[in-house]
Formats: sequence, C-alpha cells, structure tokens
Amino acid sequence: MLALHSPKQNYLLAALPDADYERLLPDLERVPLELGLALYESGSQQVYVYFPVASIVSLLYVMRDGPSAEIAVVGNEGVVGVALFMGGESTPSRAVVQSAGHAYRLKGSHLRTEFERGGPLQYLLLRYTQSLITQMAQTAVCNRHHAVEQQLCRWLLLSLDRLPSNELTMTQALIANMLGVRREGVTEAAGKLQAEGLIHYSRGKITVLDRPKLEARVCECYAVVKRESDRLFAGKTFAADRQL
Amino acid sequence: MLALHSPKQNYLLAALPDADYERLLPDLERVPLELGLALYESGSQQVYVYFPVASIVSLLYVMRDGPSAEIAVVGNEGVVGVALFMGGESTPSRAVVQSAGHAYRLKGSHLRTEFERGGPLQYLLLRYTQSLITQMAQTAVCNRHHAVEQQLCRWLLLSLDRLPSNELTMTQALIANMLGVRREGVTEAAGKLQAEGLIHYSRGKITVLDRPKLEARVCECYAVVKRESDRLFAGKTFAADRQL
DNA sequence: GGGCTTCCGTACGTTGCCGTACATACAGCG
DNA sequence: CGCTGTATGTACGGCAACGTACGGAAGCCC
Repeated sequence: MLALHSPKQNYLLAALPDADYERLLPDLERVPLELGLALYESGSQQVYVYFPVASIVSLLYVMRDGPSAEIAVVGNEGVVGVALFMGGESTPSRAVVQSAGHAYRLKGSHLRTEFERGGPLQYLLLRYTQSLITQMAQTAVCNRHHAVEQQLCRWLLLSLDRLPSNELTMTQALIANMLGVRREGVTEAAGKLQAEGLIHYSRGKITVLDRPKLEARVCECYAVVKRESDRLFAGKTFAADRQL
Repeated sequence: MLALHSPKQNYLLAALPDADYERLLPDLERVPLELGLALYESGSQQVYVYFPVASIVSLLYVMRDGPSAEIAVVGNEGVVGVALFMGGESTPSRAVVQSAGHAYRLKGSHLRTEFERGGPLQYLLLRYTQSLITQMAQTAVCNRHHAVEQQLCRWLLLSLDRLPSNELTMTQALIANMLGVRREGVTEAAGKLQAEGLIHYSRGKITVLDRPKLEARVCECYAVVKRESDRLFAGKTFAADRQL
C-alpha cells in the first residue's frame, strides 16, 4: 500500500526503482495547486518540474488577441515542465491548474542532473514526453475535424482519467476557454449530453453518469491517445511495488 | 565549404562536434526521397531515422474515415523518427515525403546507442524534439482559430524555410490534404494570394513572389514556431565549421 | 430576505467552411 | 491535332460555429 500522501501517487515517480526514487525523495517538495494557478507563463524560465498527484494541469496557448487553446493536459500520469530536461527551459505556452490538488515539485537543475545519469528516470521521462507528443498531435487533429460535442467528450474523458472520482469542478466557461470555443457552444453540447443522461452538471460541478456511453460518443482521438499512453507504459515500471 | 553531397547539409548533423560526427558517418546512408514515399506508417515499427537534406517530410495523421491532418513538417533542420530515441519506436502517425530530395538515414538501434552516450548528439536531438513539440502545439492552435488562408500562408512559409529555392512542387489538392481542408478552399485562398501578387502558381508549381507580404499576412503561429526554433538552436552548435 | 454575482439557457443574424457537382484549362502523348 | 488525364475554377445549398445580446436561475453575503 501507498502512504496517504506519497509522491508515489504520481505514476512516473512510482515507476522508478527504489534507488532512483530515494535519491529524488529528499528534494521533492509537496505543494498545493490551487485552481487557476499558473505554474509557468509563456516564455518564462521554468524553475521547477511538477509531478501532479490528484490534480490536473492544462498546457495552453493564449493568443495575442485573447482566445486560447489547450494543447495538452497533465495529471498524475505525467510531469509538467518537460522543457527543463529537453533543454529549452521555457515554452511558448502557459501551464494552469485546471483541477485543484497537489503536486511534488523538484528544482529543474536537480532533475537535470538526475536526467543526465541516463537511467530509468531518463527512460521514463522521455517515454512520457512521447505520449505527450501524441496527445498534442491528436489535439491538432481533433481541432481540425471534430465537432464541439465530440471534443467535449474527449476533454471530459481525459480529465476523468486523471481524477480519482467521477466528478469534476469546472464551469462551462472554463471548459470553453480550454477548448477554445464559445461558452454557448459548450452549454449546448453539455445540455445534449445531460438530456441523454450521460452527465449531470450544476454550477461548476460536472458528474459523469454513464462513462461507457461517453466513450461511445467520443471521436477516435481519445482512444488513440489512451492506447498510445498505455502502450508506452505497459509493464514499463522499474519499481518492485508498482501497482497499476 | 561543404561538399556538394554531405550529411552536413542537415543542420543537426552539421552541428555535431567532429568526433561525434565521424562516429556516425560510416553508418549514414544517403537515400533518395521520392514524392509521396511513406517513411513510416502509423503504428509501424520504425527502423531508421532520417536526416533530410533539401527535402521535406510531413508528419500526418490519417483518420479512420479518410480525412487527414498534418501535425508537423520536417526538413533539413531536423530528423524524422524521434520515437526511436524517445523510446516508443512507433507513433500513431505517418511520415510522407512532401517535397522530393534526399536524406541520410541511420539504423535506429545505432542511433539509440549513440543517444545513450548522452553527449552533444543527445543534447541536439532533445532540443530538436522540443522545437517539434512547439510546432505541433502551434498546429493545434492554428487549426482551432485561424482561417484557411492564414494556414496556407503558414504552410507555405514553413515549407519555404526548408527549401533552397522559392519554388515548391505541390498541387493544391495535396496542400488541402496536408491542411485537412477542402481542395476548393485552397484554390480560393491561393487565388487571392495570387491576385495580390504574393505568389504565382500553375499546375503544381508554386512560386513565392513576395515573401515579406506573405509574412505580413500569416497568423502569429508561424512566428512562434520560428522564434522558438531559432531560440533553441541559437549558437548551439558544437562543430567548429558550422555555418549558419 | 434582498441584493449581488456567477453560472447557465436561449435566440438571431452572420460567416467560414463543407459536400457536391460540374466547367474550364493546361500538358503530355500518340 | 485531338485525346486524355490532371490541375484548377466556380457555383450553390447546407450547417456548424461565431459574435452578440439578454433572460432566468442558483448560490453567496450582508
């Protein structure tokens, strides 16, 4: 069993062999992630990487004239701040907390040292980055071809996969902001889903009632991302006590 | 000066220190890339990485029911097959030659060995991957918010940056396929650009006549990608004879 | 309980792109 | 030169999403 508050609630950290994990542990700092908090801004020097636990962080790009679009979403399966080990130390996007919770953060300089050892940590971080790439690619495809309703389904499922319960705290206006569509568009799509009993929502609380039906309704993009993520991490744990 | 046919026509290879470059050289194999050739298919085991020289490769996703969307474009500034060193060995997308030319290819297993040395090659490949990530992210944003005409401008400029001349061989139907829009949409947008003297085209040959005006017309996405790429590689060469 | 704020619902004209269909034009070839 | 295939142009109805506007409803605070 895992302790109630443990960095191992994050899959990447949990997948590390004990030796590597122990080496990181003293420098992992548990921090609360409040809704709307920006972990980093577009172009800003990133100082920490964040390993979310029971929280969700959105990577999004905000255009000069206001509108925005979500590029990817990170939960306890991943890490926020890949630019720190990829080498750039910043990205042209923001990272905002979409669902409040906690994360374990680590100084980028520290992570970089560990990364350069080239062992399991590097292996895991790179594989995670590839799954992130897949998610971004699929976001591009989805933005091009699919209707708002399907994108909403995809977004709900991606969020759900990263949360312990089937309820998420998120107003329609915020979802619209993430998807880069009108708030009314979300109202309409969500209304339809609610009318058919797939979800229930009220003033910023969304409950998924029928996940199978939601999965039947979503476009292929969701499955592609999920399958690829599963493939990349299938049995790829180094830890003895890893639990899927 | 560079030899007429040299792997150093590829920026990544050219940026390597002599020692690393020499170690790769015997295993680099020059191959022709014909228009339309698929370097890898969605989900297939990738065997080689390709360093294009004077050619362009599109990464694109093809949906179950036909339509497709370009995710990123790779020329002599980069490498096709990042999944090989990122760890996944495949991706859910295809890589198709968009502009014929040549590439130097290298066995994935070989690259991986070199990558794991952790030196300049790893450094460059990871930085390149980050710039690729930026391109994908911006593609997602552009797909969401910008009109076909702007996307066409972006696409033309991205292609132009990867070619030696100001002419590209590409029918409107193929461009439409890349952008994931109707062929007629491209005809209309291209017609407008031609009427205003920015480009000239005829049966699959497109000539850019006024690049500054094209840059004035494009959405911010192009600049974001370009700037980030420049930033990531600014003076980041390890080779003595590197020429920008 | 009254007022305020936030969240959600609905409506309407507009637009960009779609799907489809067909017309034109250029290029190579026999 | 005429044929044929490919590339490009044009047209039209349809629709999803947009921008905008405003009405209603739920929670919060004093």
